[in-house]
Parts: sequence; structure tokens; C-alpha cells
Amino acid sequence: MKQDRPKISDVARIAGVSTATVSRVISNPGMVSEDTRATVQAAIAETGYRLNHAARNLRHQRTGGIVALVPNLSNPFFAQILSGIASVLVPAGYNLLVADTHSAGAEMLLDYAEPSRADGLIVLDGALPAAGLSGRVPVVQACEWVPGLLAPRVKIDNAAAAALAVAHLADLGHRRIGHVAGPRGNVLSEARFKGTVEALRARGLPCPDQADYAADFSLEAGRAAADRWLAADTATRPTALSFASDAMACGFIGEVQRHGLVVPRDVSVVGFDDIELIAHISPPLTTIRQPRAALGRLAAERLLARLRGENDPGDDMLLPVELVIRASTAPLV
Amino acid sequence: MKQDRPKISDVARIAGVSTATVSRVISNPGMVSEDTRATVQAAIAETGYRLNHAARNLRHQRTGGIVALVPNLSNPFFAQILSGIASVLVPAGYNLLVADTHSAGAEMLLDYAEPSRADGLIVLDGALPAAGLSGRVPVVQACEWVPGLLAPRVKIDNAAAAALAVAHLADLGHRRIGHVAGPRGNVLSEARFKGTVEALRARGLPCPDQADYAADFSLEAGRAAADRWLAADTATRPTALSFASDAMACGFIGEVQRHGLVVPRDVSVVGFDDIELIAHISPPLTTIRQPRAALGRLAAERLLARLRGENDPGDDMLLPVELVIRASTAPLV
DNA sequence: CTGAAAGCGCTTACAG
DNA sequence: CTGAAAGCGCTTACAG
Repeated sequence: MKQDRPKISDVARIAGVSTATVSRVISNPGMVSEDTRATVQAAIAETGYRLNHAARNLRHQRTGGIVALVPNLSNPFFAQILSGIASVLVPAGYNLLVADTHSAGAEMLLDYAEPSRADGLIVLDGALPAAGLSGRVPVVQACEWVPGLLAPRVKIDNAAAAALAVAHLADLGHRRIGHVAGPRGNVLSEARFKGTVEALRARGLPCPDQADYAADFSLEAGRAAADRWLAADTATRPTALSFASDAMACGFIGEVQRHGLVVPRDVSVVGFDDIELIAHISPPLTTIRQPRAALGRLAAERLLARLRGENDPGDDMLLPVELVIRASTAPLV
Repeated sequence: MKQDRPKISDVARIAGVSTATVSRVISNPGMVSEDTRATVQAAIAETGYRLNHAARNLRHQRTGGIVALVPNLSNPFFAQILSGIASVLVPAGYNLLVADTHSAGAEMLLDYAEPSRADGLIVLDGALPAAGLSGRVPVVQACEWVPGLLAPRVKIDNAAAAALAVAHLADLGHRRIGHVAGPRGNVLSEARFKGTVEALRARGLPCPDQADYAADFSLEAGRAAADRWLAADTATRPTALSFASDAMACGFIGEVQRHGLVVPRDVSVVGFDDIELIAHISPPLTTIRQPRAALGRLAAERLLARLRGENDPGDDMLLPVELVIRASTAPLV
């Protein structure tokens, strides 16, 4: 019983060929004659040989790993994007390393952008420093984007998506339509607020000068927004609200319900993302669906193309969104 | 402008020392005299040298990676466990690779258990085949466990946790207490059902012979459970229910609310896990809190200890749970 | 405290 | 189609 793992030289000895030939059978079988190939394959089976990836990677000057930088792993929104990424990367022979940018420090992130750690980077956090990310390994941005970072972007048209929510609420007869934005400075917050404002203006509806920023995209931020709304003058406060995330919309609904109000009778609510949960709460939430798995898949494919050295025009790729009407929105009474 | 990344030999040349000395400065500075160390460090700074991990790993016969096998990445329950794992592994110099066992095939999993891919494995999915997991790389099991797999387990006492829910409902005066179990055959489902049955028996309360299994731990499974409950005889159906997951409890509540019932007036509900969301729905859910981050941290620490070659008694490590009383449970009227 | 040298397990240009 | 040999970038026992 051999303790050590067999290596290519063990296979070569048993098959009676050189290590070069064994290597070719493994990575380029077409170069080897059929007979030799069969002998080598038998020896591989006999020894239970398995390739040592560290050695191959060192030789190939690659790591075989792709790092995804995620703002917050505990947000279910990202899980499906990661699924999409993995579904492309893993069959292509890459490992997917997932790093939570909130819990990691800045030095750690730079460490991930190291060519000896990862062959490429998928950035899902728009708040990262562009300087630390560029010029090291190939990068693709997905969902969010880092202003000033020259790397392909796979995303939705956030402004147009926000306008979809406004159009839906306006079509239901609402005139005082509010928007609870994500955190100040976040690229998504700004784009969605901008789209909301433009849509309101285009319909001649009243429009805030200043966004109602939340602390983040969380449930708790939505709860806090509910307190602001509940404290406002009932004669002038919005009769309908769109939110920059489903989590916020959920937090809002939970809080106003706890205060005895009924959604959508007392206020219509539109979320953003279409996370699984919100179809199951009461009332089921009307929202904007983002194609999460597709966002992940396309970002991964684009990164692979760059890794293969293919030319990338480098321009934004915009994926379609969809308004999903459920029961949290109703005509103005 | 040098195109290539500097390597240890470049640093050595500039510092006027051997590559061995440079290597020692990097990984064992105490072995090198102060003067030499300073010279080498200056040369490192000058060249911008960064260690090549593939080379070091090949030399050390390790990969520097730990794989976490997760049943379902899109379940927010796992995100915080992964956070806990990463918080220990990353500072210790390991990469965390995350693999979703649902989306990956069986061969892929075996590939992950390869010593050339990962130095260790954290298994979070109890449905994996024990045979494919043992005898390859060090393994630690967390939350779930694989029957027959001889590897340390970090988990909660699921039966005792389920009994906590029963005790709470019984103390509120409920006599007909039901339990919606997780999927049949899942180790957690069985343990929690068993704990429920024992607690009911101990109090002399009526107790089902057979678990009410759900398809999985999902929202949709909870919704389906609601339909069964709604269809049952109101005179004999449970007045209180505990669930094997928060997601199921949410799905249940949403569905019964849609049928015009009120929680907890018409039925008391206890969840399991304490995912963030459920504090924000209406009514906020009473549940059993699992220490997720701690489960992840301890599993990672235990794996690191094995990797260091420390002796591990190999027995189960049980973490405490806590009943969190919110508003989805009320006295029987 | 420091250096020369071997070696981790692969791959590939080169020669035949 | 196949082999001998160099080399990917480190680390470390050995010798001094």
C-alpha cells in the first residue's frame, strides 16, 4: 500500500514511457498514438493517478482561481448571482473564491487582486477603490460598478427599471409617489433615484429635490423609512412608494402593518430585485425583477473571454428587467 | 519599466544576497540578522515583490484552499455561517472556496475532496455520500452531518432546540401542538421531529406517530404546509405549530394571512434559525436562534487545528441555542 | 547567520 | 509520434 500519491513519473515508469508522454495523454491526447495512449491510460487507472493542480498552475503561470468580491454575503440577492457565476466558471476549470468586502479589510482585497492568487476578478461592489483594482488581473464588473474603473460592466439599466415602478404607480392613479433610495453615494442608489425623478418629471408629477436616502439596502433601513413616512403629514405624504431594494420594502411593510395600516389600501409599495421571499409575505410584493443568474453567467463568460485573450469592446452590457405585479400595489382610492 | 513580476531572485540580486536569505526574510525573519533583513526588505519594497503562492504551495505540498460544501447558497442561513468560516480561515492564510452541492454533480464534489485542490473540507450538507468524503483530506462537519462519516461535528442539539419550541407553546396553554418537519431523511428534520415528539410525550400532550414532512426547508414548502393545515378539521387541527425552518414558518404565515386568518390569534407559529428577515415581517416571528457565525468560526478553527496536526478528540461540539419570543405566538384563547 | 543546490510535480520547445 | 532536459518560483536540509 503506497502512502504517497502517485505522480506523473510513477505512471510513466509503469507504462514504460516518458513523463512527457504521460503529460500529453492527460492534456493533449491527440498528440499521442492510440496504442501509447491506451497503455498510459491503463497505468493511470492502475495507480489512481490524479493531476497535481499546484504544479500545473505554477508551470502555466496561472492560479485557476477567480475571485468574486461581494458587498455582503448574507444578502440573498447575491447568492443567485454567485450561482450563475459558478455555473460558468466551474465547468471551465476555475475555482470560485468568494470574498465578502464588508468583512475583509482593504489590504486583503488588494491581495485578492494579486495575479498569484487569482486569474481574474468579478467585482460586485461599486464602493471599492478603482486604483487598487486596475492593472493587476482582468476584471469584470457585475450589477454594481466602480466609477472610473475601466472594465466591462454587466448590469441592468437601473434608471429605466426605476422608471418602470413609477409608471406602474402612476397608471394606478397615484400622484404623490415617493422613492426610498439606497445608501447615499452607492451607484445603484443614484441611478435608481435619477430614473425615478426623470419618470416623475416626464409625467408632470411632483418630485423631490433630494433623495430620501436609507442607511443601506437592509430590512432595518426599510423599517426606519416607515417611521419617517408614518411621522409625515397624512395629507401630503406619498400614497405610493418605490424602494431601491426588496429588503427595504419588506421592512417598510412590516413596520406600517405593525402600526395598524394595511398595504396596499393605505399605501402602495414597489420593491426592487425580486428576491424569492417577497412572493410569500403578505401581501406579496410588486417588484422589479433583475435576472440575477443571467447577470452572473454573463459576467463570468465575459471574464473567461478576456482570460482567453479575446478582444472585448469593453462597453456596458445591459440586461432586461421586468415589472412583476403582485398585491402590494393598488389603484388610488 | 519591467513587464514581468519580480521574483525572489530579482530581490536577491538587488540586495546582494542569496535567494535563500530572501525567502527567510519573508517567511522566517527571525533567522536573519537585522542588517541583512533591512537590506532585503528595502529590495522588496524597491521591486514591489509579491510572493507567488502557487510556487510556495507546490513546495509545501499544500493548496492553501479550504472548500465549504453548502447545500444551497441562496439560503441566507448559510451566508452567516460562511462569514464565520471566512473570518477564521482568511486571517490564517487560507482561501475559502464555496461550492453549492445542489448545483454541482457528484464527480465535482470528489474533485473538491482532492488534496491537490483543497487542504481541507467543511461539510454543511448531510446528504453527501460518506464514502466520497473520507480518507482524502481533513474534514469537519458543521450544522448538518453525514451519517457514518467519522469527522468532528460542530452543531446544535437539534432535539433539545425543538423541545424548547414545544415548551414555549405548551406554557402558553396550547394542547394541540403540531410540527412541520423538514424534508424526509434530512438529519436535521429527523432530530427536530424526534425532539418535538419527546417533549410532547413528556408533557402528556397528543403527539403524531408520523412526521409532517415538507419537500424542503423553503418558503414554498411552508406555503404548502399551510394549505394542508387550512384543509384540516378546525376542531382538531393544531392551534400552534413549530417549523423546522424560519423560511417554512414565513411561507405558512403568508399563506394563512392570505386566507384571512390572523397570526397569532388563529394559530401560533414558531420558526427555527432566526434569520434576519423574520424580525421584520408582520407579526415578527418567534423562533429558535442558532449561533450561525459561531458555528462557522468553530468549525473553521477545528479544521485548522487538524491541519496543524493537533489531536482532535473527534467528538461532537454542541453550541447553545436560544428561544427568541416575538409576536407570532400567543396564549391559547 | 548565510549560501549552493536539490527538489516540489508538472509542461513544452527542441531534437530526433 | 516520442524523449531528454530545462524551467515555473519557491523552500529547506545541509554545510560552513
